[in-house]
Amino acid sequence: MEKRITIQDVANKAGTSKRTVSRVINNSPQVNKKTREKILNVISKLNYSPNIIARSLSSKTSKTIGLIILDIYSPFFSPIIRGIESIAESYNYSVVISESKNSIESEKKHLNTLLDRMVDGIIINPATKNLKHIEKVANMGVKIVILGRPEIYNINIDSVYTNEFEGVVKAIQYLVDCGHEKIIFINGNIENLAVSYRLKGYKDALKRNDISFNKDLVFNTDVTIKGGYTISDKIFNSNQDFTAIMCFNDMIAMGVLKYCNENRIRVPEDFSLVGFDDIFCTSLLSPPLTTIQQQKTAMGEKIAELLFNKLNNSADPSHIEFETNLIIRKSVKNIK
Amino acid sequence: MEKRITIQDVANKAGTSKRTVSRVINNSPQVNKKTREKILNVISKLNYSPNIIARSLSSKTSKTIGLIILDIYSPFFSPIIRGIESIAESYNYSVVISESKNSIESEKKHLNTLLDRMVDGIIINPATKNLKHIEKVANMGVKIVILGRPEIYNINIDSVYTNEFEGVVKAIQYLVDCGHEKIIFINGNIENLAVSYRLKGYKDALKRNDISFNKDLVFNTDVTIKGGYTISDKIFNSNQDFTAIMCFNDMIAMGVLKYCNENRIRVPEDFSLVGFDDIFCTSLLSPPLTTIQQQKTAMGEKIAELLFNKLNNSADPSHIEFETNLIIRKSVKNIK
DNA sequence: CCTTTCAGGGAAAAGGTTTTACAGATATCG
DNA sequence: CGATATCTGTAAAACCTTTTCCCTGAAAGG
Repeated sequence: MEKRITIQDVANKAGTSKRTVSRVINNSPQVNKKTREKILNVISKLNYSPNIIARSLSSKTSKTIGLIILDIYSPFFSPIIRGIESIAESYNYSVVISESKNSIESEKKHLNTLLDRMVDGIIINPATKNLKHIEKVANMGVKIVILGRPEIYNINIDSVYTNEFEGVVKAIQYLVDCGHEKIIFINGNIENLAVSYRLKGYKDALKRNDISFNKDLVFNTDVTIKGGYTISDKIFNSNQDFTAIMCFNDMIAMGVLKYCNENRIRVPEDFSLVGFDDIFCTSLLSPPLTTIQQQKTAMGEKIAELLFNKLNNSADPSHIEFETNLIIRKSVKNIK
Repeated sequence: MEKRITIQDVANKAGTSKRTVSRVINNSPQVNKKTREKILNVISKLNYSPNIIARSLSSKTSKTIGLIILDIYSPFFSPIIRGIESIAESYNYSVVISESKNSIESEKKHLNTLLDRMVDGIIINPATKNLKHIEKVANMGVKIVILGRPEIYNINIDSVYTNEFEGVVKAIQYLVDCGHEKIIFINGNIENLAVSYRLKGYKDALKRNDISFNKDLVFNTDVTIKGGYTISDKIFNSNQDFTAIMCFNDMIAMGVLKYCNENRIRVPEDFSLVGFDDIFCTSLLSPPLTTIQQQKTAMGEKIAELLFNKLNNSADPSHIEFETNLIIRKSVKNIK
């Protein structure tokens, strides 16, 4: 078991003092070129790198950010995570990822763990509309950025989110343009704002087209393939009359597709289907899924950049909205 | 900005000494019930929790494990990550995830970062066969577990891996049983052992069936959808005669499918296709993909458990092999 | 009354770095 | 040459917890 190399070892070997080594490590300007080079040389020769833990304790900055997301399994988050990791890496930060699984209790627990770890900042995709516990943490001086739309624009909390309302409007408008009027909306049964905004988009789009809202056409289920599958069973065994289904997300749509494949229901011949998110495999489904694209990687990068800006003490909180794109594939039939 | 609550604050408020509070926090036996309760009470009242950073520095254990994977974007890793996170959470450990993107340099860099963070253990999915740098770290006393098959069974390094050889054998045997003899194998162009074991499985299965190996039927590409797509272009524009394609993984197979969809090549009518991994959406592709299933979540859980066993000083290194399952769907045609 | 055991405290070191406050040294400039 | 600027070193505190060693009291047991 080898002994750790410390700043003292470097100082000894370089024939200087700890103090000067520290100056070099932290890029202090007042150290002359030769000394700096000598020390840098020794550092690379000894393969020294500062103990981040000790440094964190001393400087009160851990070079770590925390990420709390709803579901690590969902392919929706993968590009976002990647975007965040890539920016973090460029700042020499590490990312601790935790999963709240839509549970507020779990979210609170992870939040506390991250605080104990003295993370410098937190990116959180809240499990609920109520952000009191998050605000509280923000007020303790921890930098927080929210992935998703905060209900009230709190002065302390930046956010990055998709204009989900318009996203659903685009989808419904497209369906209407294709002649659909009896459109089922399968919503997610989670607690956050995405759910209400997407439902609102659905209602609003109908209204714009003078189609009356029928609450029997709205269903709720888990935002998973399984959720989509089970709710399909319910839908297709009810006597609902409909020509199209709009889903809260692609996972649900995939569950619907799965059910249809197994039960010889044809898409889009028997009904049209639209998803939301444009996760990575939607273009390869049977049929390729028409969906609303979110700018996932860009959002991940942006939210991380926002956080690092904040860490560098900059500016006012921003609330950055990303637009969606309607991706037309093969799951919608024109029935006009 | 509030001041952090320290162990001293708790001691003051409880009217005891730091020493005793520390004993309570760390579950030392020699503290009587009443005192313990009083202290616990104060702790919850002040909402105190020990500073993990300070604790790490002092105790040299950070309650953190590091995870280095090839590709955070790949749905193959999502269930593995989830398995690892769930076990880690049950041990009150955090996980730092980093992505090597198949680059050894990046892998080394992340390894060093994790060491600086004093992680207690590391789970790594190596980017290369050569594990010298990993062995070195293991010899420094950091517990390491490898996701994947280490070439040489090093006494210090535990591993969890899939029997990839037999997996490919199963796939090829199935193809042969369906009458296929001219089988293309699209391998991954990465450096780790999976590549050689899968190729070996391909060769061996052919041999068992008295089919001679033709190196022109082996292609290499990135293990991504894009990789599968571009290699397809090459394959279908060559004059190769074949009736089936076996892919290194599902991502490549999905790329092949994408190419076929766009170019009106029908699967399995025009040729049969088999993937590897059974990532989450394969059952919903067009056509549903016949593939070799890996036990991803179970592997994630097992590898984390192995690591925690090691952290608790137990036992000899283990090398745990997981078997695969052939999942028959619709992408293979019987041409007998 | 003596010994043992138990509960808890006091003081300090250890972990490795940053930072503060000075002081000393060397080089530069006028 | 004296003044100034630039560089480097010393010493120590601070970050917060764990842990070691030893001590004090009190209670219990004989």
